[in-house]
Amino acid sequence: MAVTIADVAKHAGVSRSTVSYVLSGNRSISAETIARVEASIEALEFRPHAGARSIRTGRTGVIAMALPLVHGPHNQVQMPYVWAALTAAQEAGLKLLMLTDDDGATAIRDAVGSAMVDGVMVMEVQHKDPRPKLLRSLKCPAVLVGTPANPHGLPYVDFDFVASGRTCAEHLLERGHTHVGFLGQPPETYRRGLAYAEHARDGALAALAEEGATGTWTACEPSSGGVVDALTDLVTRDPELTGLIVYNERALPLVVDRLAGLGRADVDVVAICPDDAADRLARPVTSVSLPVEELARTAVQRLAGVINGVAQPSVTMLAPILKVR
Amino acid sequence: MAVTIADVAKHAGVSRSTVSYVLSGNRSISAETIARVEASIEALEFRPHAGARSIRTGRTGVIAMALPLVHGPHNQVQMPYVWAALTAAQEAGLKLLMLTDDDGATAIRDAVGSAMVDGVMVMEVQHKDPRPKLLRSLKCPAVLVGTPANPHGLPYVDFDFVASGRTCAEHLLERGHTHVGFLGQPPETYRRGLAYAEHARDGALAALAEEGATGTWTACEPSSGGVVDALTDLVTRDPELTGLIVYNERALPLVVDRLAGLGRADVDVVAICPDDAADRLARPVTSVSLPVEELARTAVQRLAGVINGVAQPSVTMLAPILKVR
DNA sequence: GCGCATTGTCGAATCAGTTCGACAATATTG
DNA sequence: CAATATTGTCGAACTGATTCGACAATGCGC
Repeated sequence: MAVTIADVAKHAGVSRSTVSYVLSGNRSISAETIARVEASIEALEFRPHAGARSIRTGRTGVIAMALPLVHGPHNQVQMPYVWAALTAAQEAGLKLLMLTDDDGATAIRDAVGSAMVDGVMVMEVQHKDPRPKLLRSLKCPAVLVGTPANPHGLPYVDFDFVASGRTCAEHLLERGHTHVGFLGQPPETYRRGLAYAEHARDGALAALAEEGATGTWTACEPSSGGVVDALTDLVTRDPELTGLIVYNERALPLVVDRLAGLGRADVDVVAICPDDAADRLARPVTSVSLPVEELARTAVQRLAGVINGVAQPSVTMLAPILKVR
Repeated sequence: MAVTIADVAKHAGVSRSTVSYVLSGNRSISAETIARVEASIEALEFRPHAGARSIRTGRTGVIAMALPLVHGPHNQVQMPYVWAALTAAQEAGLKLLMLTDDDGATAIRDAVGSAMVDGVMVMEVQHKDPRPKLLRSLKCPAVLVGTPANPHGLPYVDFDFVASGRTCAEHLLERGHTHVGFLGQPPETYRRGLAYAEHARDGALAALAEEGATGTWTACEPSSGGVVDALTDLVTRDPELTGLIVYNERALPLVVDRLAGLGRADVDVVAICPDDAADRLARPVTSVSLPVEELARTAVQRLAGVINGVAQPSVTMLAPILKVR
């Protein structure tokens, strides 16, 4: 059927092992033979059978990206991660297998158990997440994206959300604001206890408190109504409010719009959001952006490192980037 | 290292082949033996090595999802597809390998050539797309999502965008509107000649023209400024405009908001967008939704069919769903 | 109770690679 | 120039599964 290493060997007039050594470079081969074999490989369009190869080498060149099974609009957020991971994996010479955690473990256990993947990148790791433990027990190279309560010895990579909040607050403080609001994620997010949302908020509020400024916060649904409610809430509780930190990508355009509508275009807004979201607004806004691509790239590199047996830093917190607009 | 079929055989006191037959059911085995072998599999947590298996069966149980390499905000759109495909694949007992088309072919050629995947699902197929031809020549089971100029004998699945536009127009016509606007995708999309954008628009305009109604269209950037420009453009060109079709998910909230701001909340809006986008607005809006999940599920099922040698319909156009709000 | 068809199990071949040990054919050294 | 080291290649064993052919051990009819 498909062209095998035996076909190449015959075509080049050498043995199968020689072809293999040309491919892997694990033994010295004369330049002449190398050229002849490579020509045959080219001519026959030979590609080694991944399964056959993996059986001896124990390597597949595939890593898994384990996404938690979350339905609903929350989905939207994750595509940039997927993209970044995909390109990062490609650059590292790895293919990417997507897994969802139906019941929290089966998909991972299957893929790792049947040796389909060399390692697992666990996305959206929550505070109490069963997956780190599972991967530890499977003795499978793994990297966590997010901050778990107990990483079980697995390296993890995350944004420094505390620093993000802190950076926003410090920026506003520097500009002389002493009454600052924090408009956060939807209530649901805080209800689920997602650590990053709390970290960003607490970082901001802590920085404000340290300088004796007033910090007021609220959650916010990313809808017109939700934004109106949130803004009303904030200015009611702190009528002197002149600075606003927004950590809610979808609500951001509505916030900017609504502030203008309320005649409060003077309010100094800093957002925590991707660059393009802050750029695409009616009034561009200073923002702290989270280095999504760097996160994914770092995670992939860490994983590649673990797979190759190179010791990796156990924690990597990526600094936010302040972009003044 | 890992537990193999030989370990299971020894543990159960049978030969390797017997274990294999228990696994595959390809030969009758006594109930007693089956029970004993299954107990051993359970006890040892045996999972057959995917590579070793694929080498004999020629099957991997993995399908590839080939995404085109498009950077920038356009990304956002695709996550729902990924999710739907992921769950659909899981339901079909398949794993999903993600590929990007760096130079249009390498990734696909690699994955297929090295027998990592049983088939390929090609996403966002454009009018002139090199990938159908490539897959045809690789003789690899494949399904296209989107409508190519020449499918090269590969089955394809797509939304019926013409019908979507038409459905919107007909809905507004039924409600007595004779002056209808069409607010479409960003200019960039039309410039790139993406067929779906044109189909939706043309379907709407054709339906309007058939009934002698006035149809005016414009592209639209999904930003506050862009929306204002687009709306101004439309009402300038057709001052009697009372109905509006919006095919621009990201602009939609801004459009609804802005119409209210302009005192034109009376304008009858129909959107082409996912259900939740239309639902989450200040004023819920009647919409035609595209069955994203059904698309992905259908594509996966078609692909599974092709892989198993079952003849598949060559074209599947999924009907839009009108949801009156 | 004997021949015949079933049924259940096993040994061995096979798949497409990698890798170890052996062994010529050269190259280097004393 | 002989002894040793190096280089390049090959044959064979091995990886972890599947599957074919062989072959006992039963069940059945006569």
